[in-house]
Amino acid sequence: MQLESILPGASVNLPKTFYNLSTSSESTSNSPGSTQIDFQDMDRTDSEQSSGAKKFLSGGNTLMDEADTESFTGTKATAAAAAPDARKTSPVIGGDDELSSARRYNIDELGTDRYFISSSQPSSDVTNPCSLFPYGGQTGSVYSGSNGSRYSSSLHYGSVLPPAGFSSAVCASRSQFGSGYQFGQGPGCLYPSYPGPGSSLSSMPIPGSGSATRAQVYLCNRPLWLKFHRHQTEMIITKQGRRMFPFLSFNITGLNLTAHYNVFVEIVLADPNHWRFQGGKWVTCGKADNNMQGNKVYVHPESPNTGAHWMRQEISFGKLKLTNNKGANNNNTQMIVLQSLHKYQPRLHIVEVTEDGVEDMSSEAKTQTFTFPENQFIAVTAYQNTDITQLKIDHNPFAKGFRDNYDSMYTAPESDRLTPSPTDSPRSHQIVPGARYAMQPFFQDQFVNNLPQNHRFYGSERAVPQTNGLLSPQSEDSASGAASAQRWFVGPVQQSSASSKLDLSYDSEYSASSLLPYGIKPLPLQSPHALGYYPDSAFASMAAGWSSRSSYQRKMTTGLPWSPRPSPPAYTDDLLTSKDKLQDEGSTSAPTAGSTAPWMEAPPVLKVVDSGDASGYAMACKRRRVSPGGSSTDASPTIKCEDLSSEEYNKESHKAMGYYAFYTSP
DNA sequence: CTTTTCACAGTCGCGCGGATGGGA
DNA sequence: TCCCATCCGCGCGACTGTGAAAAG
Repeated sequence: MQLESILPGASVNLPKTFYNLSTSSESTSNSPGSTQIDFQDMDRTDSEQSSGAKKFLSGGNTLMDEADTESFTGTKATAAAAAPDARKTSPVIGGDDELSSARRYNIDELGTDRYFISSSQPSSDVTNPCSLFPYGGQTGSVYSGSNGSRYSSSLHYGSVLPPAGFSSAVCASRSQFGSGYQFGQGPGCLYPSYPGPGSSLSSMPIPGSGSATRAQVYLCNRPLWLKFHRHQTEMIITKQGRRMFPFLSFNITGLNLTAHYNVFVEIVLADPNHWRFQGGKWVTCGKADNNMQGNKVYVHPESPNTGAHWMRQEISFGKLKLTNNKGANNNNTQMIVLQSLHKYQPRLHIVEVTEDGVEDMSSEAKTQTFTFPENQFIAVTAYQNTDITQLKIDHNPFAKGFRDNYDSMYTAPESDRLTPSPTDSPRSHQIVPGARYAMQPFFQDQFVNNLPQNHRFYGSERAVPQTNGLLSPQSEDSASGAASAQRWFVGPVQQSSASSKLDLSYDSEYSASSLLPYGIKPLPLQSPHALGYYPDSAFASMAAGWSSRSSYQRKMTTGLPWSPRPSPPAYTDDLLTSKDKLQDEGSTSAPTAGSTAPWMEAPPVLKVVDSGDASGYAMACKRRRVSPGGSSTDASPTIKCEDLSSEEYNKESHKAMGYYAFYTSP
């Protein structure tokens, strides 16, 4: 199939023949020009990981420079010291014999510090809100069934690249999954993503040099992905197509500025199992259907485009839709066809092409594949785990209508809030009372609950003035010095791009607005930045709201109470990831949730539900999970935590409800 | 009993068109 | 008075999870 066929506007349906490549061929033959990079070895211990990471960082295929390496180790130490119990306290879904499940949570426990972003890197890198892609992990495994849905077989390169060569890692060793199932990568398949002298911007290819380079991919909104991943992410699939949430969003570096690339996402089976939600957890149930037909690829609408373009801003796949309708893709919308109750792994492909969109065969290493294990999800037609449902409701702006406690959540004093929603976790200060009207779009979805925590909206606390709007200078550089302020305002990629068109990146703009008191009109947001869940509208409307909706200003001045908080330190990325992890794990003091009841953390003592009452639990677990504010307790009469006092319930409900399933072992 | 489908209500952004105000 | 820009309200469509019904 010609590559043009997957370009925007063209059908991405693939001939059936491309799906029938044999597993063996697919998993063993490798294109010399292809690169597949996955995160693996996630089961390794911290020390092993650190070692592996260091090993990965050093040697012939150095991924980071020495400074980066040092920072990496330092980051790890920080993270490990801050959250020493992360592993043992993390929930586990499924039995130990469930490879994928166990691995999944190892990812959660270890992933944060592994996604190292060097604080010593140029500020541009430091500010990157995304997860630094390269690290020595293991769970990037992708089930390579007979169906193939691997890039090589499912995509269009059958006529261009050697069959199966595209998708396979360069390593020869393959781990087996079950009988006859092969992962695309094994522990030994770690492929240095960047053989150059470093991964920082300094190592960017010279424009027009034409030399093939190894790209680095940062998973943006990774904290949000991790949140979902802890509970085993579920993605709704419908006949008409359902958007992913969280959606895939990446930052890419290391591309040739002038070369043209196609960027697309492929979603492949993550394991050979059919899954079902039973007893409050996901368990395997038979073999997966490998013969599922349908499109598995979503080409970014801006493909093809130059490396400079891809590196200029985040690459968002927010409009990617998932469907179970094999006859989908008849319209203009690209949809990926999945099968319910199967586990999938999204993968990002970057393929260098000629200017007219045809793959450039002039040199090797034109194709690169990136896999983030936390992007794994189980496709469902209806949510099974209420924790996932609640996370979706609390994070997805389109589900705002289901936030029963929406009002109190945003307007009530923290002390009066009845809402220990996920966003009310220690990090929930991103949602600041009073910001509801002023910056509502910013404090939602991935903006709110992800970016702020990590980087971009870390400034959310600053963005919403603590004291009548004017940002305390202390907040800017109290922790990390003057450089920190800039780090928060300018994304690494944008900054690095000489031709950056993001003069007003949303970072900087938002920061600018954060410096303004309420009612002061900020600069209009014009960035086409793809950071937001709905980047096209959120910022524009926000700007419009600020500029024109006086009612918002009036509402803002009603003196909605909130507790002034000290401005957060300017985190470096490594610190942020640690911070994020800590907060997620509830290791930090939480002014709202209480030091003993962080939302995301729950000690095993929370085991309340009788483990033997699996069906009862399942019922409770599947019941609608109303946001625990207001009448939520009434709506959840059978939840075990109902006996808690209101306050206790508010503190405990989420974690309890969320973790009952995970601590049912005797 | 499990899984899928569908209608529904809620939120939001966008576009359209009328109202308003300033300048020529 | 006319033209233009801006503001504002309204309706529509997109999108979400819910919950009941249908299907297997």
